[in-house]
Amino acid sequence: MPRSAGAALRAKASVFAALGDETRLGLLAKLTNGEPQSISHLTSGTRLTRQAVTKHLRVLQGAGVVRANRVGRESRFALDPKPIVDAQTYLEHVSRQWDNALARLKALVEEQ
Amino acid sequence: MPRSAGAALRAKASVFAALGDETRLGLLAKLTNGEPQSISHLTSGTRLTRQAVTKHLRVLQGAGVVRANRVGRESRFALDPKPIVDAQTYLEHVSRQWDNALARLKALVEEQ
DNA sequence: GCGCGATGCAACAAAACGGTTGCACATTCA
DNA sequence: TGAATGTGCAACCGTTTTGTTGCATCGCGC
Repeated sequence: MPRSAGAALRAKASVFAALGDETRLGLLAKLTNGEPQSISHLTSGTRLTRQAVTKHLRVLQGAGVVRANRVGRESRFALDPKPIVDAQTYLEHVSRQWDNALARLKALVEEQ
Repeated sequence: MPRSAGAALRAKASVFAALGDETRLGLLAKLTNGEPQSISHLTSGTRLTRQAVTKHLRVLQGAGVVRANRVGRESRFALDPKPIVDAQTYLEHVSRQWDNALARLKALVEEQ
């Protein structure tokens, strides 16, 4: 079932917004090694409180970029590449549209 | 001269943050037709004030996604695809790293 | 059972965001 | 010149974000 255009735009925006923070980009980088990691482990190396990191992870999770899995007393976060690939595809689409538009404008000028 | 890693990360984050808003994604879409457009023109079609749109454009400009050019009494904004392509490349890099990591982990498991 | 390590939840504060309004200024054009 | 159009700047406001602290809870291992 296709989401409405507005909802799709909102989803894209939420993914970009989730990526629009240095701390969260850092967390993302840590998670690209494929291993699910606990909050405490992700907190080590930052200057932030565990709670602050938790909040950032919730943001990433809300955008679907990350998934949580409770194992024993710790909750492990792992990356979900799907929304990232979607975002990448969207940016590709934008730049391609831009190129096409420029080509059309160029042709329009030369034709006169 | 290469920027420090911190600065590079900050620049990426600012681009993603600029894209992390529905209104700004809408403005971006309007600008993909290649034509530089005035603030008033970009404002028409939205439910926002010209000032609100102006602020959004400044955010996009701050991230380098958009460039302004004053012509007569109006200032025309045009898209600059460079940071967008960079962001796309970065996302591609992230998902590729993820794939490689998964492949390594899989190989590690099967080898035992 | 106890202590420790990892979380979750709630309250709070400072700062950033997204928008609006009001006003001044520059340009265009009749 | 004067009206209308397009901007820029600044103040102000309510909401969201970012981060902290304190406390309660749950799971693990001795």
